[in-house]
Amino acid sequence: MHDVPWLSELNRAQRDAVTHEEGPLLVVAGAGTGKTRTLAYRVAYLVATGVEPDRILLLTFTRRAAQDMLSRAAAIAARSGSQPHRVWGGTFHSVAHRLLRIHAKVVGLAPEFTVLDEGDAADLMGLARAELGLAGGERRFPRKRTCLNIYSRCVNAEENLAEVLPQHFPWCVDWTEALKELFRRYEARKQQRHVMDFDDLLVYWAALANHPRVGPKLAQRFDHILVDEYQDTNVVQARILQGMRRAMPNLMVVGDDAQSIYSFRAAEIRNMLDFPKHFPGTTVVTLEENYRSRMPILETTNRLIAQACERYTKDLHSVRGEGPRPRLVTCADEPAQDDYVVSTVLAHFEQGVLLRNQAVLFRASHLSASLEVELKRRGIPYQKYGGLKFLEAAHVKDVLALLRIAENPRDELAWFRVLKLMRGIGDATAAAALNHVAEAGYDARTIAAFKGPVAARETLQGLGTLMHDLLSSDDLPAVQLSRVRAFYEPLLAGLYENPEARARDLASLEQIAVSYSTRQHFLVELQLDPPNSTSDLAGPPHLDDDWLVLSTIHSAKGGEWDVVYLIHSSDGFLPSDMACGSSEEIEEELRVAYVALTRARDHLYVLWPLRYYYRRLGPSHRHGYAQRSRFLSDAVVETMDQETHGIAEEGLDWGLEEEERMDIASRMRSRWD
DNA sequence: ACTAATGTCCTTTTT
DNA sequence: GGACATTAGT
Repeated sequence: MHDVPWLSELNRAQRDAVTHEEGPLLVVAGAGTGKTRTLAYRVAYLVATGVEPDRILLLTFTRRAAQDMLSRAAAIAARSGSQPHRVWGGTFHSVAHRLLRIHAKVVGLAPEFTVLDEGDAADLMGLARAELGLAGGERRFPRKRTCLNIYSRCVNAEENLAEVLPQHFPWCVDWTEALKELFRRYEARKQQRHVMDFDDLLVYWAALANHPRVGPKLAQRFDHILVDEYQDTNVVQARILQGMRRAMPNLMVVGDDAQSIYSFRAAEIRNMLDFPKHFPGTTVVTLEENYRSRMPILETTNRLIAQACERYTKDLHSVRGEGPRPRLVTCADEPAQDDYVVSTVLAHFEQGVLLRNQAVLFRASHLSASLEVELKRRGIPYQKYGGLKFLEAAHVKDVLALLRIAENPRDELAWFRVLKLMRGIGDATAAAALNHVAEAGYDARTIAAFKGPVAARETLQGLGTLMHDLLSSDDLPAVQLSRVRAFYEPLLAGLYENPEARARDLASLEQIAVSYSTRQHFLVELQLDPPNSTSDLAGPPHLDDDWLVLSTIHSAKGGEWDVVYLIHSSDGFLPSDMACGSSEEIEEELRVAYVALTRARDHLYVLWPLRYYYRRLGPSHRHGYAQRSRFLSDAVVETMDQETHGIAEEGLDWGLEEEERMDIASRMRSRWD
């Protein structure tokens, strides 16, 4: 072990992981046990012991996680005089992209390929679907999003369509042959048009890494590979690592099987459990001391996760000691829940807890809608993470499509989107226009000469001029974007409801563009690492700004807050009734709940509204009663303080009756499962 | 033949 | 509010 002074800041197990010398290392890190810290120190340690920073590869789940870890590593390493800048860090997808730009030729890619985000990929699927005439018929063909999900599951899990359909999409089994045809066409289309979807990035990297001649060279590029959130990687990612590590055994993966919540995206927990088999000679280090939550919170979360059938990590113990017990709050209805959250947030704020050290978590993005209205009404600033679809807003996609045409004029999706903005141009005319450009050797400028409908002539001219301007200079992306805006913003009023607000979005998009030096970079980064909160749009926030955090549980992974509120903890939302098809799915929902509760440091509030109002149902059924989440079993609730909010005495009895009814319901379910 | 407008059903989590 | 199918309108 090298003598580095700051090693004493770690506990025994963390130090073992950080100073591990050679060979594969699996770190099983429970929630709050200093996983990020361990990775950051590991990077710093490697650099301090003489490893070249650019020969270290750090793979994380989000780009933000990589940046956080690397800046922490930099701060640590600076104390012993080294600088770990130039470490390769990022998501599997962004690193794949970086490598594929370099090695495009080997895997038969056109160097100017563009990347499709999920929406684009679905649109391309829709295009192929329409071409094959799969729309009509007595039974409805699966929608384009479903088709893409099926495709993606096959690719990421490396399973055949014939296995995937019955298991995950049983209602689509009748379409097996048509789907095969569709996927063939989808893939051909991508190749013709020089575009890649997210899955391709991984698949091509895996191919590159396992190529007999190029693979070993690529592997030698890195002395050390470190992977965070290993429980949420899929089999393609595991194959990438195997290819990248054949003769080079230095690989460290960190994960927690109790926090595996991405199997819907084909994440494979076996990756982690079988790691020692895949990489012989693995050293296993387990981190069990929790530095985040106070003891009563851990008592609750330990009992919660104890309900899991499959479990490998042990109970966590807190080094932070006693504190208040978590509170289970039964609210009369959603407004009561909002009211409780807002007043409790303010009460903690009065006692000195900043808003940004408090977070409201929920299972699905739309579940915060009513709370958001209430926060706006009471003038409380907030940032919402997850579920935000800035890049999916129509006007943003329009503008990016214009840039993408300039980047890759074969990108038919971009063309279609732009052309159909114009009056009098629909599918047929757009196809004709695209054909016109194709015949001119894909010179985007020739669109000006296309004889479209009279109503669109002028705009087509303008588009031609715009393309001329974009292609004949090498302006910075921000300048190009301002040209695009000059062309596009006049069209806004005729296209959408609130043109002013949309124009403001585009102005902030231009702000984002300022930090990029090439158009390609800007486009790709935006797709692979989209801004995931509204704050990312307005640039770095002021130091004195403070806001409440709202987040989906999935986006909250890795985060921690002094005070955490989990709202809508009722059956149907947590577990989501969309995910109650199999016992595996329900078990994953339990882990989702576990991730939510383990985010809390000092105070934890679990809330659920007793009564929901439904707008859709007729006048006779304007509301329905919810049941407490099945995960909040008696054993779990024993560890919490219970209270009610906005419920009259007779309402309390209702709550008890509902609990009894829940038991009957689950007994019924067990007959079918 | 093609585009634009209307109607109906569904709505998880994300690189 | 979006996806998709159907119908009305040019």
